[in-house]
Amino acid sequence: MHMTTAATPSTLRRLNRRSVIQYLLDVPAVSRAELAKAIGTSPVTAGKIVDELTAEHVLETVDAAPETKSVGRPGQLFRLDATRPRFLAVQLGVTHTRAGLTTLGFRQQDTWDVQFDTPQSADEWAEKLQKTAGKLLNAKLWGILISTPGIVDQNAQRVIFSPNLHWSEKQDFKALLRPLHSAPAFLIQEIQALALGEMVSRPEVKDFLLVDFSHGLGGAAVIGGQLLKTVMPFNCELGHTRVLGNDRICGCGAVGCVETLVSRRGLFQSISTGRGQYQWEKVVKHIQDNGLEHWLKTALTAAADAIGSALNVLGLQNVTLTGSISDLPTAVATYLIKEIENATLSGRFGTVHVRTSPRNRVRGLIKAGLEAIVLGGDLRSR
Amino acid sequence: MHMTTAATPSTLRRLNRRSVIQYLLDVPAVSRAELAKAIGTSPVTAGKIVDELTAEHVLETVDAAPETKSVGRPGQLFRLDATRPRFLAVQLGVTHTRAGLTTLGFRQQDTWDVQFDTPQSADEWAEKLQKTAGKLLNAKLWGILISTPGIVDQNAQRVIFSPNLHWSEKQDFKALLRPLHSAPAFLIQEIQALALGEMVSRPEVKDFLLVDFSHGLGGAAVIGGQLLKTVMPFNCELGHTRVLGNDRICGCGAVGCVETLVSRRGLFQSISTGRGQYQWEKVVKHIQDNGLEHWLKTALTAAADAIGSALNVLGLQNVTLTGSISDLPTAVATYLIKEIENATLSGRFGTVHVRTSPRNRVRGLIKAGLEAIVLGGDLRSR
DNA sequence: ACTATTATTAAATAAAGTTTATAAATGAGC
DNA sequence: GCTCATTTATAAACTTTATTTAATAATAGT
Repeated sequence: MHMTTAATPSTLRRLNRRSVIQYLLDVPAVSRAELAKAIGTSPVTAGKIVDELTAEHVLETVDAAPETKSVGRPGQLFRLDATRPRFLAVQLGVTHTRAGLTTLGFRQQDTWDVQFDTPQSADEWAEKLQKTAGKLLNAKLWGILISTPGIVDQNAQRVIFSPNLHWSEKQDFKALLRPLHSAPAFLIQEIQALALGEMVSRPEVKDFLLVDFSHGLGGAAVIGGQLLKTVMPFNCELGHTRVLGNDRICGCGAVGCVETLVSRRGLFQSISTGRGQYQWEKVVKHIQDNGLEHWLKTALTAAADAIGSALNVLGLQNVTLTGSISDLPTAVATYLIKEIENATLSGRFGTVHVRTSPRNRVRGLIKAGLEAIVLGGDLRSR
Repeated sequence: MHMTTAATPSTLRRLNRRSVIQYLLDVPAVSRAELAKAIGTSPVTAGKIVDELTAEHVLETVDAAPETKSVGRPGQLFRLDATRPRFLAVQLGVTHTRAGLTTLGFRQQDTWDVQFDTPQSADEWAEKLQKTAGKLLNAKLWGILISTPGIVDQNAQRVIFSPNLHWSEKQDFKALLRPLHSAPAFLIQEIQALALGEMVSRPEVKDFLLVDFSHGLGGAAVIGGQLLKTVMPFNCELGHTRVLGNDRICGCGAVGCVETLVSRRGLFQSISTGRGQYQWEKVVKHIQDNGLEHWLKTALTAAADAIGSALNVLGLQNVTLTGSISDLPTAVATYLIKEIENATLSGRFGTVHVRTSPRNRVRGLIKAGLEAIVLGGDLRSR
């Protein structure tokens, strides 16, 4: 009956603890009794798990009274701890890196404490991160969560391939960041983090494809409330679908990838008749001024085909678009959405819903971090 | 300590029982001790589960001695019961229907006891099935497993859409077959059954896309040893990818689907300059005589593109081709395989493996049946 | 016949769940 | 303000299932 420091709970308990945490990722706060119904255990068990997780500071009590005006004893509400910083969330971006402390219960839009230009080598990067974010770290942190672009092998915790950030390939980030903090570092593929973020910010939608426009064109699928995890180090590779008649050379080494048309630099290349340094603002300005020119329509249609074929294969009807497409005039997204609807056959048996949405990278990282660190390991008999 | 008739085991026990059954779907026979290592429980627990399942006649002992020549007491081997017929496996095909009794431990190639032409209505079908297979049924059966083409909603146990077998749409097969037998009927989408069959006959391959050529072009993906189950009533829709320049009308209502080129009837249409009744044998003969004509190459390339894009999206590198492609000269499959390898980008990070394989429909149905009936329900806390 | 090895069974123990009963907190009705 | 119904929380007893440990059984090789 004494406080065990770190006794691994049995499989069944782990399963139930996971249910609790996942439920609380979706819902702001919950009472023991409500939780019991939600996860399908007896109130006693639910109560015990809540007590355990509260003792571990994974949950915390909510002072505010429950909002529902009903008879009976009101339940004590609990939520994921939103007081103690537990993770350092890091966005390793192609052009810049951001980092910020975050709690388990964070429910806002992305915020970052520090930012710097991403340097050209791993050591410089670690050093800059140390210099800027080092003072944020404290002994209570549970992990450093790194969102990275490219093709990531989540099992091996390695970046396999990253055309825009070659130095990250094969890096051992855990070792690289060990000097910063004793807490373990975790790599999470950027688009997958965004998909997880979309999951927690729209828990009612259990099946969707997230498509992010940025330096590439990435996708990640959520099916039945589960992120689709392929064993090969790809997710839903959308960016490298070949487009007929496109002879641009892609960072991946191939020719004609759709990514070379709709990525930020791809769009810039399309508008820049003269020379001129890459500037995303110029792209935005040009499209604002010139509207949907033919080249842009072609690029969007190609992207829509890639997305539509992914929808067909995965049997999905919901698409969330994030990233740089939101910077462009709404006519661009509107055109793309129409083209996606045309490109899929799902529409025959229902409606394809496409929407744009802000990125929820931090919340996605937290969800991944909770999975990896708090719940940990696979669930076998114990 | 007395024999409970049908007490539902707890979640943990269900989990472990499932591990045992799934292990024995992969492996012909196993001893208690070996099983304990395989499923990760103590030998005691593994032994108890084996005893339980044997008492329920899910497992049976194997008389033959273990083949391994090692010192020490050899273990008693167990396998899935291959003595008592437990399922009536039914293949509801577009042109004909087949049915046969099968045990849980069946490990051979597909065999069927009865066969008849699929009639034009549900009632006639049930009647014919009763007439031909009725005498096979006995009280000990656990279920009737029906493999159906088209788009199947496995949760609702309904065929949503079946262009070649319209009468099956919306049918309540459970009710339709109630007069035949008290055991429950289960619908399993045909391609998914084949994918499950491929899983059990090649347990070492945990990730692949199964593509079946028949009256349509269907796909089903297995990722990490799990059949990909989409919530929308599609699986990997390959057949209805639109092909530029193809103006054939598809059974699905759209124009230009790749299925209209590579389905049996599609191929027939391509060779039949004159009129003439559809006959698959004529297609085979024509291609044997004329080899890879231009129209055929075009059709195969279109199919390869659809398959390749599915591989990209799903991050798969293994493809198994089944069905009518095996009837054609090997040059056809060879050409298709080469085209698939060209169409995917997975090849960049490894090799794409494509192979043809005979269908394992019955074993796939058994695997699905075991999941649905013996293991049953979802695994929540109990 | 003896030994080493592996397999199985039995008993004791621990973990985690459920059911049942009771206590606590609140709104509603009087 | 008091009582009652309703809901939530917790305590106690019991059940299921797994584990550990020890004892026993079976076999191959010496």
